[in-house]
Amino acid sequence: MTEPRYRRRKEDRPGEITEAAFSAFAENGYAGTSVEEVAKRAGVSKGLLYLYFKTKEELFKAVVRSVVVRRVDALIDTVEHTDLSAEEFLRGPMLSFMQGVPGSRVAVVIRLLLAEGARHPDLVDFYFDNVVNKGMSAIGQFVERGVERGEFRPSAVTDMPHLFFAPVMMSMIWKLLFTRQSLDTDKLIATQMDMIIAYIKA
Amino acid sequence: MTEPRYRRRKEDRPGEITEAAFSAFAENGYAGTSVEEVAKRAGVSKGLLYLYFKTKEELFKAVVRSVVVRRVDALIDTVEHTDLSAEEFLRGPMLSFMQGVPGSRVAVVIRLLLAEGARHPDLVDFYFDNVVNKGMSAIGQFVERGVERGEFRPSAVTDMPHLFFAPVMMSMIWKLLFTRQSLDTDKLIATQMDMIIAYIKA
DNA sequence: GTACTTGCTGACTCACTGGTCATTAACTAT
DNA sequence: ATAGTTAATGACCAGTGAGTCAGCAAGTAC
Repeated sequence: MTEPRYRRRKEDRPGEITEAAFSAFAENGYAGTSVEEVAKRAGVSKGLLYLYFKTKEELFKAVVRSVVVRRVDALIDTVEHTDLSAEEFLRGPMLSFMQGVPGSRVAVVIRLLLAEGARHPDLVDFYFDNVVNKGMSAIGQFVERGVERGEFRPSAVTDMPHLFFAPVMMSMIWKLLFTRQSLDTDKLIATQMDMIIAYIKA
Repeated sequence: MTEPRYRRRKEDRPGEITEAAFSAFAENGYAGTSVEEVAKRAGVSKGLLYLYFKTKEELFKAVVRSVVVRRVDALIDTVEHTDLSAEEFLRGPMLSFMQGVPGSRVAVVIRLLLAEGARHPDLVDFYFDNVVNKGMSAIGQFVERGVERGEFRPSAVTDMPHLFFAPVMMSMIWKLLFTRQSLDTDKLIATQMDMIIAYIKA
């Protein structure tokens, strides 16, 4: 009448393993994390892990993909269906979205990509297509719409949506690297937003 | 009368080794580079390398330090001795400096720090104190001086010199990750500069 | 209960790499 | 020349970690 030593839970394993891998990678980086460690965190044997993921690299890719999903899509959706004015939208939902990024999992993924990206070009491409490109062009279009409606004047910002995200990047890196030196990232991002709006307002 | 198999060049070795290490780390990251590989690139045996650097970690630190030197100090010096107006300085020397960063070795170091920084907190501190902090406070003071002289109005930018570097960070990351998708980083940085000046001008 | 399928385990292999050290040979002093 | 010093070598060791696989036991069908 003893408890079985393990349960068979085919469905849940992959998710649990990528979850464990994410937290391990986040703490110790890709190279600094052993597959054994991931297995331990997932409460699973190393052998099982290799049943679901062919190699450690494959696992890495799965982790990155699992984080990418839907975050950007949600934003794009909001962009397309909002009835706010351009300025209201930028100062409202857009700003909150941006302020949320540095503390999110995306930041961790960026770090992993920076560290290991050179050896995983397909992954980088995947990330670029599904996150960066989508996001940038969505904002670009949005700003352009603002121009058409006469809210904004034409400017270099239209083809440089990157400027919106520059402080987000800054904040991410800062938080990842200089954990001891605090930085008011919300304020940083908000100030940039204020500045951009002042700059492009018609 | 055969050529000697090696020369004794005590003076040059450390520099050559850190140089080799930099290029190897830049290509394959810290964890992805074996000491043997570094030795090979430096045209030296592994044993010799360990004569000059106690451990691989020590070598890593030496590499980071070798890159950090003087870049920021030069900027600070210019800040202090320039007779340009604040705006002229920002649009001139400051802008060129910033535009130069993304293509420089500093970018590589940032990448290395991001990847390995968690396990080298003292290195991160070193970098923070000698580069980031110095740079930020120098610019902060400079902007403040502009305010005192009546060139600029007081604003959030005064205590957020980070905003100047946000597009620099963005450019660095972009260049490191998305080598295929080109981005006009000079324009990005220049636009930010233009925007900031417009924002803080009295 | 019994036979069968398969999710799961963990001990094992093997390649690699950080670090050591006994030995060698390039230089130096006399 | 010769002896002494030390920069430099490379074979070696020990630890580690990615990936394998023979066997086990949880679930299933009858």
